[in-house]
Amino acid sequence: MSSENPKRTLFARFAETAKALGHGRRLEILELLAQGERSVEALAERVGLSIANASQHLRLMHRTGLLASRRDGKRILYRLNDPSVLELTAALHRVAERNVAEVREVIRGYFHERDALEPVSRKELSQRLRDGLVTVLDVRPEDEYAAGHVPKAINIPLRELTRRLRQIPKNREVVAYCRGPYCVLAFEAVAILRGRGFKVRRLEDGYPEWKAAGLPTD
Amino acid sequence: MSSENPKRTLFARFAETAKALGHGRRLEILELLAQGERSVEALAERVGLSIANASQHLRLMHRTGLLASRRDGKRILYRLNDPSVLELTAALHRVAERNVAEVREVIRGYFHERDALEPVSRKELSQRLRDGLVTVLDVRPEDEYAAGHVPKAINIPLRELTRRLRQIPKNREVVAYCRGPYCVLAFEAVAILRGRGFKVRRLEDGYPEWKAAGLPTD
DNA sequence: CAATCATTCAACGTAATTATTGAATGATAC
DNA sequence: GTATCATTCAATAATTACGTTGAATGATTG
Repeated sequence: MSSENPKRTLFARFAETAKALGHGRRLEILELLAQGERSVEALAERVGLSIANASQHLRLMHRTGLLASRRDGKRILYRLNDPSVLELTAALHRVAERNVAEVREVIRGYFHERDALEPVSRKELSQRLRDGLVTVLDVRPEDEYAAGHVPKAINIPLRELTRRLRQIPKNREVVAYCRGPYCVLAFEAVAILRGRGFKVRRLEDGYPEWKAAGLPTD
Repeated sequence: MSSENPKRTLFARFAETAKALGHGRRLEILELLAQGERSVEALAERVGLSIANASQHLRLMHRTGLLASRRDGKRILYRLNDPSVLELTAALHRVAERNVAEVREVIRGYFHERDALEPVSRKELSQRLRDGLVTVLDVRPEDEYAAGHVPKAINIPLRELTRRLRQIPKNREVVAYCRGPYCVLAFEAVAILRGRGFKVRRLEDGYPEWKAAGLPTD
């Protein structure tokens, strides 16, 4: 298969890896796997794919270097192969945000309008955490919280938020986060909680970026 | 076209940009454009595509945010849209180098065997340039040299190298470079010159990375 | 203003990608 | 050792991507 021209061979392999990123649902799977490893069935359910179809996508990303997998009992758990995969998706996001008109519009029109106040930077949050001045709220589903979260964060999945308001202190500042820059859970949590009088802001990006920055996790 | 779900819309656009990277010849075009802007015809000739086919690839990369273009006389010159595009291709290379077995093999087997000695880092070269202790040799084609090069570098395209050996001083150290980490021109130049008794090493990566690092250019 | 020329478009056949379906693995668990 | 279950494979049909050909565009140049 490998041509006599080594550069052609390399670029053909690079192209295969890039192609593996070239599908919206696969990018959603990568966002989920950035939270932690997951089974085929769990990914299929959360992304809205049939199990066979999800398995196809996963094996393709496995072949091209994006994912690794291991067996745990009867399930097979997939995970991001390497921190460099997270850097690659981040670089892709940056290019599109800067250079694709529709992306800029959606981000301005949808994500920014929902967060008039400045998001909290990772650095600021990690300082305030040390001082114990802030409540951190993780609004991802329980299993993602269980796979790792910001220290001392409390987990209230967005769907349960209105039912569990009493668990959130009203007198302290709250910082909510979820999966990453394009995850809407934290945006919606901020909107809901502000409507009920809470003092709440959103963390920039999400848990994978927190972890990738080398900050402590539980 | 944009769905009611903003995240799906975003990820669909991200996927289109990723797909634009998913073709070996397009990656070669991006490597050439990292040297500087070029016309459709020049790119087609150098990559070995028909003009119509090259135009298709270029327009696709333009649509998806990778390229920009401008008119100059009767030609249209394409260029990388943004430094973030270079970061994206670099991130792609990193993922494949770390996680794709065949890529690791080709790099070890072909690129490393040809350069037993350590390559010169950008920092080291820029220091030695200040001291005037080193001759820098640019072995890319003339037009790429003309679009920008390392300060004081002399340009001898690889094909002319054996004919123009007398232009290279024998008593000083020579550092050769070309387009980037997968460009074989500098490797071959080092091999040829060492065979003739020159004291020559290779610069890490190539001109685009030198420029992207903020180092001076002519 | 007509001719030129680089680039783009349109149409075509071929190949690759995608989602679905149902069967086949193959390791676990009883 | 057999049944179970999550995952993968194989085959299909629909869609999309690819390269070639030849015509069209459209700005420049004389």
